[in-house]
Amino acid sequence: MARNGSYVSEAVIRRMPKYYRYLEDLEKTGVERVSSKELSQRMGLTASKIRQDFNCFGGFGQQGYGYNVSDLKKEIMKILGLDRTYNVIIVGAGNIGQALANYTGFEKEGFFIKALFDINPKLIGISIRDIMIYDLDSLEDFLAKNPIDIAVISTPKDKAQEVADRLTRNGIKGIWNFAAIDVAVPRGVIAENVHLSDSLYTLSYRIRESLE
Amino acid sequence: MARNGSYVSEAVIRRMPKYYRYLEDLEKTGVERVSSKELSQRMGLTASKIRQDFNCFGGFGQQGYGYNVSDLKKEIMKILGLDRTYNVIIVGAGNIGQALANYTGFEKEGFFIKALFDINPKLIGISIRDIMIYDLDSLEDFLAKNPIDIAVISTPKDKAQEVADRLTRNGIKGIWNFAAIDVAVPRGVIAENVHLSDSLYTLSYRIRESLE
DNA sequence: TAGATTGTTAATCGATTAACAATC
DNA sequence: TAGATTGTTAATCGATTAACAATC
Repeated sequence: MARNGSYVSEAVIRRMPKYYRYLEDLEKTGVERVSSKELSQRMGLTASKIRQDFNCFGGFGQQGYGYNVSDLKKEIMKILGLDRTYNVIIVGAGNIGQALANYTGFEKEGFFIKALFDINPKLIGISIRDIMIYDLDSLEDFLAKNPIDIAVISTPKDKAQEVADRLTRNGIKGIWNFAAIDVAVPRGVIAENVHLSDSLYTLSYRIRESLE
Repeated sequence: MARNGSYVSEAVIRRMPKYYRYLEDLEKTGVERVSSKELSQRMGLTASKIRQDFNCFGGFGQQGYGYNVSDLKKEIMKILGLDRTYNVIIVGAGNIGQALANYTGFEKEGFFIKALFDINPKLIGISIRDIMIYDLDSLEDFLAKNPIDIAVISTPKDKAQEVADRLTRNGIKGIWNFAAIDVAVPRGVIAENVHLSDSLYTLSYRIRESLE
């Protein structure tokens, strides 16, 4: 997807979802075209950076005109892999697992939650928005019978790596991890670690800093 | 807190919570001392970077010995502002708001949730782990009577900026925002934007990339 | 003391910014 | 055409890495 097979830096990748958000907003408010300068002012980036970022993937603009909002949005959608659907399971039906299962927003972007798994007998058998909570023991069986693209890990910290191992052994290629540990995965598997507490501690760092 | 009043880069700040996590693990498993080299192998960073990072804040190590795990952990705790407590409110008692309220882990680090706020009459008046859900109309009144340090925004996207404005007008200095929008705050107020969907889209980006 | 490992300076690398020719 | 704005190259800046003297 990168312009030639050339390397795209982490920093650029992390900015793509942000572009997507702003372009969606622009499209929703009926804006047809946007220049890198206008976008830079809205987003708090430099126009130069924006043009460089887009040109990692291709020339989406037009000299003298700028970028067509909905075309550019579609391109970024493709870049982010949002032009297809993903089947998702959630391992750990606690607070975060349930919250994610209840949230309907990800479906709009093609992420469909197919099952939850837990070890708690009180949870096994009930369902959230028609998504069944299964016994974790049946994980391997389920994965053998259903094509799943992404697994969310929302277990306690000390179970996360073990779960990740079971997932990758059974063919899962993408892990979205909410446990407070960096899960190790074999080559070819992608793990995105969320680390909510890291985010909170960055906030407390800045609050302390601002009080100095 | 930085070594002299000198600037500490975003990249360094974002790594501090990660150090904190690894040091906590080391301490828990009874490890007394660690060298930058050992830590680098565990964490997947270079030893050089680790030493540079720590030296942004002070000389915590000892030549020929390394770092004392629990001393270093305590120093990073201070750096992150975790040597005090924070009173927290959550605005938006939906999926994420409730999940955060139910989660007890943040209390161990000194973050105490004092109240939730919502506009849904079905939620107002009930409580989660003894934390009451109040009518959003009473937000200003509550803030006038209670010293609150941090507000979580877990409202729908289109209400987030308005809520942020109300919060900052009433003295809130730290905002932990889960809505899919970058909230704008006045100078002197810290906003940490979580953007879960950005994280998910980064994952789908990498999955697509790995399939090429 | 000898060995180990930090703290820190210098070198390198990569990302960001600036500039401008190309072109719509 | 003239004006605007991209795509892209070159310059700058900052972060990372390497190296090593200081020192426990």
